[in-house]
Amino acid sequence: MTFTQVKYDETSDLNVVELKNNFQKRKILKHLFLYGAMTNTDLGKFVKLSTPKIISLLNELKTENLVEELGQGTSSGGRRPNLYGNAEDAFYIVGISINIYKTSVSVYNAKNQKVTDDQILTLTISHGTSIIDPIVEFTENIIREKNIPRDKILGIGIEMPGMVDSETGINKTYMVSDEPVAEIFRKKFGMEVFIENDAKTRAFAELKFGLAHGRKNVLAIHLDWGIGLGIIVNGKLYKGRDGFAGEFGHLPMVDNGILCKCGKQGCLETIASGTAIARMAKEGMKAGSSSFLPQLIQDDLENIEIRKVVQAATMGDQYSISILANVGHWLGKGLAYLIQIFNPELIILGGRMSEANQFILPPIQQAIQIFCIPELGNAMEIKVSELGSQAGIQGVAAMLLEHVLDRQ
Amino acid sequence: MTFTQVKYDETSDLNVVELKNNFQKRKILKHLFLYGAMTNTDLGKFVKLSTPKIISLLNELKTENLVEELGQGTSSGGRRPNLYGNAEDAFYIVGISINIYKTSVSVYNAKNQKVTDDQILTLTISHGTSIIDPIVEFTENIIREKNIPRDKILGIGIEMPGMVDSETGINKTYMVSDEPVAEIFRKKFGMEVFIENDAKTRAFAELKFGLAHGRKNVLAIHLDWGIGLGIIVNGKLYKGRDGFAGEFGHLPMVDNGILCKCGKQGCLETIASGTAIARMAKEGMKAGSSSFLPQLIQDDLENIEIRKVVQAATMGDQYSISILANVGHWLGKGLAYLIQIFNPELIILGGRMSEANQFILPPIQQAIQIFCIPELGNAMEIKVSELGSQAGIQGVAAMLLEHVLDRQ
DNA sequence: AAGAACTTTTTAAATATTTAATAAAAGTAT
DNA sequence: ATACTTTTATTAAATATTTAAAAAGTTCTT
Repeated sequence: MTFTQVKYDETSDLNVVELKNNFQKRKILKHLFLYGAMTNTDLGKFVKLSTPKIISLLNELKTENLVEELGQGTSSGGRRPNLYGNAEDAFYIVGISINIYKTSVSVYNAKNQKVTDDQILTLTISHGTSIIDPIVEFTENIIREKNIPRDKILGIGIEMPGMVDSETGINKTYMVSDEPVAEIFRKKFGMEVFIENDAKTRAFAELKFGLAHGRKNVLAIHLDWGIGLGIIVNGKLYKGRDGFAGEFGHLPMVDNGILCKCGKQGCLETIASGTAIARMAKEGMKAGSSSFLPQLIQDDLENIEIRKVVQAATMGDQYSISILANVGHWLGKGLAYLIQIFNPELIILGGRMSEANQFILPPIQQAIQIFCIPELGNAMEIKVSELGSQAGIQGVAAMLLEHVLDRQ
Repeated sequence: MTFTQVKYDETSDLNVVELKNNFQKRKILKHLFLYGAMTNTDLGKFVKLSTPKIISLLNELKTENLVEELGQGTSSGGRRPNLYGNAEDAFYIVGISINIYKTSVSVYNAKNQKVTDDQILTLTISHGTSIIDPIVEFTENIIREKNIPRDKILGIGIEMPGMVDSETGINKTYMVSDEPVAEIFRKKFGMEVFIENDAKTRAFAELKFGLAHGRKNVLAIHLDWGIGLGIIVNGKLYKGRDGFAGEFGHLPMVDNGILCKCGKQGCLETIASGTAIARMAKEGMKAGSSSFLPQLIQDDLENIEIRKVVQAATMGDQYSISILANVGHWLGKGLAYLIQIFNPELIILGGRMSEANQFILPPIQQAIQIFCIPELGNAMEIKVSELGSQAGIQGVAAMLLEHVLDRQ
């Protein structure tokens, strides 16, 4: 199934695409999207321009219906500043989050407000491209139902697991095809598409909206079925030569260990990921070691999931607790490597497994003490992400915005 | 022994210090120092200004005797461009390289030419500050003998091993004192002092003058008595929160391994550094395993050094070869960690141990194949540094220049 | 309630920088 | 050798941006 490509209506109102030759205005729109309504002075800190210049740019943006005046801010004894914000309908961004077992779609307006309800499609990602068409159709339906004007959509950002090169639009792990997967989406949607690895989009979300905001050197661990790492250095997301930086889950940790799906043995992911937890839980149940787990999963081994193990641990199940402690130990040892290499100020734990906090944080801390030079281990904090389930989709939407507005 | 602090003579000729309020001119001087004589157009690529503007800045610099016209460059069918370069005596930079067992001092002019002969002081670095005064005296003598005008010295850059925080001027490993070591030097010299860790200064030298020039994502390994790592990400040297990033030598590699001087067991440095080579060579000789080493060191175990082991290996000494192969294996495993985390385009091996290339490179490559995801291991090259023994001192001099000219 | 103090916005003048046009110098083709 | 093309340098005009001063709008103080 394909969709016709929509050309921009040349007689329509001014839209954000026409700003392509004005870097300063695009920068203002970007900051108003990311950080909400601001005063002239606040904007000056980002765009490094004088007050008269910014005002004149804002006035132009106002006449183009891209920016609105939103009343006045507070003052500590002086004239109150005007507040400026993006017009809701200045533009829209579509964010798609492809997970292993489900895909969700959200549309954001220029105020970074979600304009759609939770839209979830149950689909299992695979090596091939079979899930592309259902995702395109699902997304097009949402755009149509919500009456989002196509010519105001800046583009579509898609986060997904796997080894993603956002420059070439290729995922080496999933949705592999002769043509780059981003290009396939781009043709089907008839608009700009940007793909990125999920651990990186979440790190980016932390940088813009979360605990890493305003920080320079942060590591964001994404604990899900696999183990991902987003690296923030000098205040920017680091991608590496091909976009594959952060393969933390495949650090070799155990000599002659379990075979990993990457082909090597004893990767961190084989002993400290969601997948590893499920494996250990199954092994334990077969050996009769767990008292609560069998009930919680109704004796169906396929129901095993991180959440169930955490639930059993919370109920006091010794075996589940020991699984999580073990996972924490290995994660901590892995983090010790990262801390010594990066000397970060902050490590953020996010993803499904961060629900197991109370069980994995203490062994993580302990392993760091064992394996880290004290000057480095102590200079750093570990925090659990405060961004909710929308983190990935928010992150990839913001990345798309930068991708579109920053270029040239 | 102390030296009087010299105040800048307010009636002297214009000097570079007076450029503090002209960022553009400082940027031009910096580029002419780092990359030599250039045309107007070449400079435009760096400083992002129009031709008329650059010409006017260059003319100002010429009247201030900081820049000279150096004839004309070549053209492919048009008017020949003028070449501009720094005046030799526009400014000077002093570089000091403190190694474990010796310290060397060089003075560079504004053309990045060394204006001193090799000046080496045999001193062993220690936890205390006892070597500071001899170094200051030695350096002051050189400045005096070579008649370097003090008011034209931009400052003194000092590279040293250890955990160095260049922001605060503290070394946590050597020359520890209540007052930051950089501050002590600054007071004694009466001029700007900048200190940095040796692995980082060498990585910086590679970035500006060596194999990493123009590259974005490079790791520079410094193999000496210890193992250092300089990280270049997004085309910039990465230092981490406190400047301690790159503690590669203290990654835990062997469970319950040999005690490291950092207090932990089984660090990479205990099995793959110059110190480790010396230890293994001694052990082997005590056990009678080496046939050539004893002759080469004249039966004095204290003479053991990387170079001797390499020499024995070159002569065919089996035991020495096996030591180096072992070192290569562990280094390769360590590099596999780094490759998966950074997805670098290039790894540069430098330092004393890179003389052992032919013996350590093959096992390094092999270990990378074993421990790395192929997409990452294959996308990257390993090269041996082509910068000579001056690398560190050139790097720290260039860092001082940036430190002084970039600020504000 | 009036004025002082403070902050932001507006305006106008001053400055900085670029663009575009022209001139100059060199190489290439006829 | 002369004309043409290419590249760089110079100049002048146009544009962009900032600075500084004035005006406007709030809060605080008395």
